Amino acid sequence: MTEPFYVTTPIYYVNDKPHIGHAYSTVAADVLARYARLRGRPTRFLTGTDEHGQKIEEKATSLGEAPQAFVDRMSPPFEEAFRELDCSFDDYIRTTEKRHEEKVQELWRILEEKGDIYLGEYEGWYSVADEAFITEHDLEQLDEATRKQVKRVKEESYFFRLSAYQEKLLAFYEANPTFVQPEGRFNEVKSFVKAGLRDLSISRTSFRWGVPVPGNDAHVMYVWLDALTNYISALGGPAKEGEAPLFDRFWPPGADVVHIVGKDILRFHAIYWPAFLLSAGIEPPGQVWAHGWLTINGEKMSKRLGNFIPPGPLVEAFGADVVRYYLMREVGFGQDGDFAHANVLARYNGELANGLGNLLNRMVASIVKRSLGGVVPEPGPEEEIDRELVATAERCAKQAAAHLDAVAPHRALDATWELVSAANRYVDRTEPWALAKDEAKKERLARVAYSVLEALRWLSVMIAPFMPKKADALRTQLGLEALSPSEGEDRWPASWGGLPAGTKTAPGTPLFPRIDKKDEKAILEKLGVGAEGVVAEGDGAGDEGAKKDAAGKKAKSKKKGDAGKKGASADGDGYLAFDDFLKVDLRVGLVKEAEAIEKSDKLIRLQVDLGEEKPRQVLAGIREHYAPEELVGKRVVVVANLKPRKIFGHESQGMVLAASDDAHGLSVLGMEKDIDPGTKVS
RNA sequence: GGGCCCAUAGCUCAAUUGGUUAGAGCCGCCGGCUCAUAACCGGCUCGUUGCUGGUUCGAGUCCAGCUGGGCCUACCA
Repeated sequence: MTEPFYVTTPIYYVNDKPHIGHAYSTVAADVLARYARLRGRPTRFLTGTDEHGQKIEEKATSLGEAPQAFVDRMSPPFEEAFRELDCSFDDYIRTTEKRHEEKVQELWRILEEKGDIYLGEYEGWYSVADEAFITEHDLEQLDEATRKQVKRVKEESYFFRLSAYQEKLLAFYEANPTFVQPEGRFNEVKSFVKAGLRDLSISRTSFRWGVPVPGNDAHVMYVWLDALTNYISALGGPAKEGEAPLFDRFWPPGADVVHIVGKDILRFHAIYWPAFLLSAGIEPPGQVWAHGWLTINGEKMSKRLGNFIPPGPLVEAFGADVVRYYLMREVGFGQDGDFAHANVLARYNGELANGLGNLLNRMVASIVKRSLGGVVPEPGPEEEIDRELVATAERCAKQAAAHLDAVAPHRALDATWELVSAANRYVDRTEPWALAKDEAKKERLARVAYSVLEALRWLSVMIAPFMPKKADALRTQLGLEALSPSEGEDRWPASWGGLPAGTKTAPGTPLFPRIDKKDEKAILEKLGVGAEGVVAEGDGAGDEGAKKDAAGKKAKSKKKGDAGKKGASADGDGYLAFDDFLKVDLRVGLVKEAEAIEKSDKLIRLQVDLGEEKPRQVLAGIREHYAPEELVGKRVVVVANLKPRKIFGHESQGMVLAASDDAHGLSVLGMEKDIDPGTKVS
């Protein structure tokens, strides 16, 4: 495959410091880039930072800094973090760079020439946090922190005629059935487009920190038009013919482009971006890959929890390669996953140290060193078992490549470790230590050792996209040069026997020294992970290590437990255990306020005093039977430990009990006496 | 409310698109080996494939309904 390959990460908004989520996207892109280079493809890998927008302007101002000074300070830590993780980006673009701003303006002019930009007026709510205009309805859904940053605005705005692209986009999707991955996300995109597209406001007058609109300095560009353009501005395009070699080479047609994005920004990449490009007469990218979210030890990353993990300390504790390996191995690409420290350690010891590291060590530092003078032997005749190992290696290498081609890094590692395991098995079966004791079996020993060394050589290439340093360290021990991919040369292992006999091996320290219990504790403490996050042993305690798992399992096992009980009840039981009943926290509630939810026929929003600090907001679908006024002052029974849930955009923190039949309609459960709010019902 | 996706062993996931007895890794238990990083290898336990029906010679896979979960979206398909 020689088609040029261009892979990008999102450009990261410099409002935050780099965390493991940023690392994840960038490492994934890096794995693809390194793999493409190994295959000899011309490869371009871009990452960078997004630096414009109102949020940046306000934050800088609040710190008494100029926006430019602020972003100049905030951007480098991202670049450093990615370098620490050995991400091999060819370019690092910042949207405040001149080369970018010029290209954005150029794109604007093209869209304008095509008649897809017009000046209009926007009136409505604007969310500073989201840098977007929002509807009345959106407003109600926002959390408190965000809502504080919402402003009523009425301003002149330029619009992009997105509405004109609905059919064109759908046709484009039809013609490019793998444009968005995973497939489920593509369906979401399609149904969003089918629902109808409104013209997109693409300029602002309310702040200054952005790329000025050509010909109208009162406006700066909408941050997404600005940001998305980075993918081509970094290639020097769009440009006149012959003027931008990178663009000509790495943008379609003729090049394969993959945008790696988080699922949160999929819409911008899968709808707005191709629409802009279609308007400009530029071919859209080949694929937008939306990956999932990482939780940390089962918990959502959030500012509130303050559990953003910066990659630095992890790299320090485990090394970049191990962090990369874990991120790519643990999480099915495209799915949500969990970064659990205990699992890092489990995979490290189980797969890296015991699996691959030990294979290398037992062969190079022991058998070859002691019995073969530390030199790759001239292999003797091949036997059936040797041929089997070759066949396995060929199959695994092929599969790993296919999985990487399909952007399934976790599966590629799966296939790779199948070879690790086969090689360990081969060593056990052929017993080179026994062969070494018998002079007559020297030739056989040579073949066995050679087979394993060659398998290790293959592995050194197969792990290289994921663990570049370890790949080279492995090769060093085999007496081989570091990998140095070059365009047009496919280095992916395909033919057996490439390791030259006579090569001097260089046994060194174990590739992945085992981390024992004591070290584990020290590492986790240093990383500030609580002891409960430690346990890697699978005696059930390990489950608690990952809290999400614990929660998930709880729900799951409960479900199963219930099913089991139902099974039992089929025998005529049918009773609820008293303990189970106690799980339901029923409380007396006093209705303080009640108001109908406008857009709903059924829902009433209640503020119910449960004897807590603040009344709870509870939604009840009883409007057909009660007017809001008649509920105020009533005592009701509330299920107080129901999981909060959003209904119609309003959070409901409980449930009001009621019963209904055809004859009487619906009746809310009340109290005959004025029991204090908050009293437990039992 | 509408839509999309999902549900397989204690955990993480497979199952060649409807085809033999539903597999692998981790964990656990037992055994073997000893070159190796308390590593490695072998074996074993655990499944009504969420539930109920249907189509079929044959269903984890297709269809309908239900339950549970995730996501998208909003009075609109």
